[in-house]
Amino acid sequence: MRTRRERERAERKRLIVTAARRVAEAEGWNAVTTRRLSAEAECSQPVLYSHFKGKEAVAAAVAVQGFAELATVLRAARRGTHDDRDALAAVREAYTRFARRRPALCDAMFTLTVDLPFAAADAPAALQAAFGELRQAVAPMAADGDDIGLLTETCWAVLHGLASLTRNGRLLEKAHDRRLTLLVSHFAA
Amino acid sequence: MRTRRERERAERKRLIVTAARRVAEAEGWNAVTTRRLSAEAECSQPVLYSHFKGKEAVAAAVAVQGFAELATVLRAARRGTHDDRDALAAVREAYTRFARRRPALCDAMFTLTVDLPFAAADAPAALQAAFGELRQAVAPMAADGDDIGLLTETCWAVLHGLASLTRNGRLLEKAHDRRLTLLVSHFAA
DNA sequence: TCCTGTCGCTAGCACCGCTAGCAATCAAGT
DNA sequence: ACTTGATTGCTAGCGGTGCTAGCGACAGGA
Repeated sequence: MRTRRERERAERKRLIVTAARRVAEAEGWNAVTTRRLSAEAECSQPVLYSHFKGKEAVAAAVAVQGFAELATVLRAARRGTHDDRDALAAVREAYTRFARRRPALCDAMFTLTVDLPFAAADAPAALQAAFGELRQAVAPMAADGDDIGLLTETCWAVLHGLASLTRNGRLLEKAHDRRLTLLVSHFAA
Repeated sequence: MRTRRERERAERKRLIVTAARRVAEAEGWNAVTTRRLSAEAECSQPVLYSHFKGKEAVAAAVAVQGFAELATVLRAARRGTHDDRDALAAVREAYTRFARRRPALCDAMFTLTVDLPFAAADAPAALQAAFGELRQAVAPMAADGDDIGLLTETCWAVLHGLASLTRNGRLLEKAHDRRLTLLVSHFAA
C-alpha cells in the first residue's frame, strides 16, 4: 500500500514534467504555468509544489531530460561512423538537428534555468553524459598538449552560438551548413 | 505649446527606456515590470502603453540601445589598432568585455526580444551598425570567393556562443581567452 | 463662452506564482 | 475495534502581473 502511493506519486511527478515539455514544445514556455501543468497532470497546484520547489524546478527537470536526449542523439551519430573526422561532422550535424527539432527543449537547457550546476562535479548525470559524448567526438582531433575539456567546451560554444542565433531568428537557417564550413576552413591563419 | 507637449512626451518615453535599462542592469529583467517602469518615469501605466505596444516593446527599445552601444565599442576597438589581425583580436576582446559588463543588455539583445527584424533590410540602424563594425573587422581576413556576410555571421555566432554560455554560468569565465586561442588554432585541419 | 478632441488618470479584469489551513485517508498503538 | 497520529491533497486566497476600459481635466477653435 505504502509502495503503491509512492509509485503513484512518482508517476504524477513524471506526468508533470512531460506535460511541461509537451506544452512548451507546442505553445512555448510562456504558456507553461503551474495551473496549466496541474490541470494537465490532473492534480492541484500544491501537489506540484510538493514535487518541485517552483516553476523553475520543473523547467530544470525538463532541461535534464533534454540533455539526456541530446546525449543519446550524439552517441547515435558518433557510432554511425568509423572515421574520426566523419564522427565529428556527424555529431555537429546531430547537434544542429536537435536544436532545430526541439527549440523549447533548448530554451530550457540554455536559456531558462540558471540553477543547474554545470561545470561542477555534482552536475546531473544526463548533463555530463551529453558533454561526454561531445568530448569523445572532439578528443581525436586534439593536438598534443591541448586541454581536451577546454577544446570540447569551445566546440560546444560554437555549435551553441550558431544554433541559438538561428533558433531566435537572428540568422537565416538556410546557410547554416555553409557557416560551419567557413568556420572549419577559416579559423586558422 | 503643442511642441512643448510633444517634447515632454518624447522625454518621458526616453525616461521609460532608460529606467528599464537601469532596473534590468541592477536587478535583472524579472524586476522590470510595467508598474515599476511607470513609477520610475513618474507616470501611469497607460502612458507607458501609449508609447510602447507592451513590455516586450520596451525591452526591444533597450536592445536597440544595446546594439548602438556595442557598435561604438567595436568601432573604438578597431580604430585603436592598425594591423588587420590586431583589429580582429581587439574586436573579439571588446565583444567579450561588452558581454561581461552589460549582461542585462545582452539578455535584451539576444534572449528576450524576438520581434526585432534582424537579417531583413528594415532592421534598426543601430543593429546594422553593430553588424557592420564586426564585418569591417572580419573582411580583411576573408579569402577569395568567401561570402563576407556569411563569414561575419559565423564570427558573430562564435563570439555569441562563448559569451552567452559564460554569462549563463554554463562555462567558467577564467578560461575564456584560452578557448578563443584554441578556436583560432584548431578549426582547420 | 461653449464645444470638441486629446491626454493622462483611477480602477479594474483576468491571470500569475505560491501558500495557509483544512478535510480525508491510511498506519499504528492500545 | 477504536482512537490517534501523520501524511496527503484539496479549496481558497494573497500579493503581484500585463494590460485596458472609461472617466475627468485641459488646450484650441467657434
